[in-house]
Amino acid sequence: MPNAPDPARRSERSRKAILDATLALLHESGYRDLTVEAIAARAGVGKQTIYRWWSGRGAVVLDALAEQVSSAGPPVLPDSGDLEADLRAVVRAIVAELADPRLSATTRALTIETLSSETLAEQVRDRLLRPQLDAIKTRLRSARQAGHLRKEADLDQAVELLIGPMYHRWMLRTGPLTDEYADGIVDLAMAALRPRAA
Amino acid sequence: MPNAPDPARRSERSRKAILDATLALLHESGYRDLTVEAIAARAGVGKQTIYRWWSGRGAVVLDALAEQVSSAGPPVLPDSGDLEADLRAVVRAIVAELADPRLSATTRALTIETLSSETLAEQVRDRLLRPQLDAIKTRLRSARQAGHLRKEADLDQAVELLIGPMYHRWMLRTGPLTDEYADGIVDLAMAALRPRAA
Amino acid sequence: MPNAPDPARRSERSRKAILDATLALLHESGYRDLTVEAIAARAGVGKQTIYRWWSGRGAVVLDALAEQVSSAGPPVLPDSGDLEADLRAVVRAIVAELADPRLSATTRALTIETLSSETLAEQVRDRLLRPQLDAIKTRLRSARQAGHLRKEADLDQAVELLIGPMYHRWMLRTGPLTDEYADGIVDLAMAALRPRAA
Amino acid sequence: MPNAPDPARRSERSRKAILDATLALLHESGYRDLTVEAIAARAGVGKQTIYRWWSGRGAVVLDALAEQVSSAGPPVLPDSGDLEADLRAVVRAIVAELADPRLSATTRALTIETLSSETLAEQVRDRLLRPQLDAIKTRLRSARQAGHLRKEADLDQAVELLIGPMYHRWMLRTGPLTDEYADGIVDLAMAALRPRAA
DNA sequence: GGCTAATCGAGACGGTACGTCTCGTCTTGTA
DNA sequence: TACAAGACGAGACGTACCGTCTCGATTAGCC
Repeated sequence: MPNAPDPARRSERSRKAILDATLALLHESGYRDLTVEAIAARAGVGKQTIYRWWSGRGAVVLDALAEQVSSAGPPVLPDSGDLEADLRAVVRAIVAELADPRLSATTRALTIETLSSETLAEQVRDRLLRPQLDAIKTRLRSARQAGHLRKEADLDQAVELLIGPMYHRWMLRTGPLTDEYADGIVDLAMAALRPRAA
Repeated sequence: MPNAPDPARRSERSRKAILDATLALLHESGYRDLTVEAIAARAGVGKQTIYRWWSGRGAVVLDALAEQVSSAGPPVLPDSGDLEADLRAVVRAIVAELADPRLSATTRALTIETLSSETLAEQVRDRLLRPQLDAIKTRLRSARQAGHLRKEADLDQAVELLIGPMYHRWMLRTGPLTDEYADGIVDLAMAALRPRAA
Repeated sequence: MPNAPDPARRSERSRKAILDATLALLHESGYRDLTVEAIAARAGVGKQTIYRWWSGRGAVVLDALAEQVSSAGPPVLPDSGDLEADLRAVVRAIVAELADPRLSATTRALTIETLSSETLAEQVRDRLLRPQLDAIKTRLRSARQAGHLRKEADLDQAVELLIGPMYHRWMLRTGPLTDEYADGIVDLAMAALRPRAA
Repeated sequence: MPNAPDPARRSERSRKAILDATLALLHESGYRDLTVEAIAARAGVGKQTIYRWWSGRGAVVLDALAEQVSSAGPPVLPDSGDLEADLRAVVRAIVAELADPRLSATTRALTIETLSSETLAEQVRDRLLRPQLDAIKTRLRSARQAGHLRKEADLDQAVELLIGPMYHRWMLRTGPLTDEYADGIVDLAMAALRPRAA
């Protein structure tokens, strides 16, 4: 019988050490060279302690990143009243992160996990991405109420309209990831979403 | 000296067997369980024969999929004169493919490769994706000339506007992939790209 | 400080359970599969309770067997006056035990311990084997006094002459372990030990 | 299918390295600390290469020792015509080896294997011990023909009479292992085996 | 049509990491 | 504080593949 371990007795110190080691190794050597063995060694932890609480490398990475994100508190977009300016800011920020090979390495890793495991995909979506998307969605909702967006606009689709093209270009390297590009996206999205009789 | 092998003496039978085995295994067990060893065994081929002609698993998969795609000939979009209808058709087709887990397994494999190796990413982009994107781009160019699109529209960005949101939703499973969704994308894109004083 | 545990507070119930479980597992699955973990589980005891009072598996097994043996009281050989007959009886009995795979499993276990740890070897020798050897020695001493053995015979060596060949054959399976074999040993030993001018 | 490996393609260099490493580690750290992992590392060999050709640690050790023994050629006892002197020499030699903790470590390892696995026991007996025992047996046979032994003496039993007590004393450390002890054994054995009307 | 050199199938090799197992210690309530 | 329970650090286990390296046994293109 592989009896389930008792979470109440879990060592917080080990949990912390494992997630810290994971992030450290991720930054130092990238996802490709990240092994469970290396994490255990770096964390000063037995491998079994990792396998006891996680299903594998992917799950550990997810938790490590989720912890990192959630420690920053829920993301909120500024609401200056000027929707276009606010979106420009956030889209420029995301594009900048994707353009930085160092920062986007993590995103790359996560995306691979997302494509490889359905369960991890859910987790990534809900714990890492959703908060960011929701922040944008909230800003758009307020804009819609203020009449800066068509009343009938589907906010989820609107968010994807902003985010999707960016990720696509990033993944396939089909073009530069610059501020100009970011602004272009916002222009297009605004053109699509602005009330018709502007 | 590891003298380069002589392509003239390459066994076409082995090349075929390897690519076929790769596609078969990809469909049967997915990308995760696809190993060079398994390909060799399935193809009735020595491992060295694979490493002699390809740099590794990724390269083989790429070739296998490229062969599959190119055998269908270059994709062309219909040009009925009605841009919106034509786009609806193609976007619906792509959405349908992504919604089918069997068909999208291939895309999944490719996307992983794209994320894993810069050199493979280039190949994937140029040999597999570009033709599809170019087909759409060509249709959009003809529409722009016909005055159905803003004169100043950036066609690359326009293509990404159509494609990006779809892939994003597919990867993250953030929503349903239906005809209605496809139509919604086209609506938004048209709203963004249509000449202002329509 | 790893303060020594207080034997006064030791749980007799646990001690008993551990030794019983050890014997039970030894009979059921053999020495190879006998782990401290299994003993603890079977005895309904924490592993620490074992390690608190014993140095490891070997020590527990030793204690378990010693308890088993000592509960039977000190062994005594019959003294019928006919030395050869008495020896035949005891040697046949030992040979029979060694021939039975079930019974000799325990001896096997002990012998391994003996070979693995000097301290355990001492214990095994003194607590388990010595009583048996001494019983034979006592019988031989009485025979020597009765003039049935050479006066100058070294009794320890005499005991080994009886016991050693048997164990050797048992360990190496170099021949059958039968009553005839037992009798042959006694014949040889008697030939060696009988007063010359018989 | 775990197809059997092809012995014809076996690397003699690896085989040698593995057996050498095994002997070296055995002498340095003893059987207890001997792991397959350590052997592989020391031999500069992949673990799989060990598992490909041997069933586990025991089998490797056996082969290593067998190689060591067989490289010395088949053992032959001198036949000076004086049986007692010849036996004294060989028994003293064996006792000396058992008395040396360094040399007897090997014997200890083998004996443990013998006790742990029936299949290994057979191998140990036939490949390592039998040659030694047979050498003694041969000497005894020639002595019997020369009339120095009882005609009806069972040679196997005679060999065990010489060897058994020694091993017993060695295993259980029930007494000193000295030349005097060796001579005592020979005396006893001769007394048992000499023709009656000597 | 025979020669010869490279490719082929096969698979053994030195490695790395896997995920599991067991060890002996440490930790956490309970009595 | 001894106990039952079991998580922990450690590290060996035996397996799966990696990419490289021999092996004969086909091939192919040049004589």
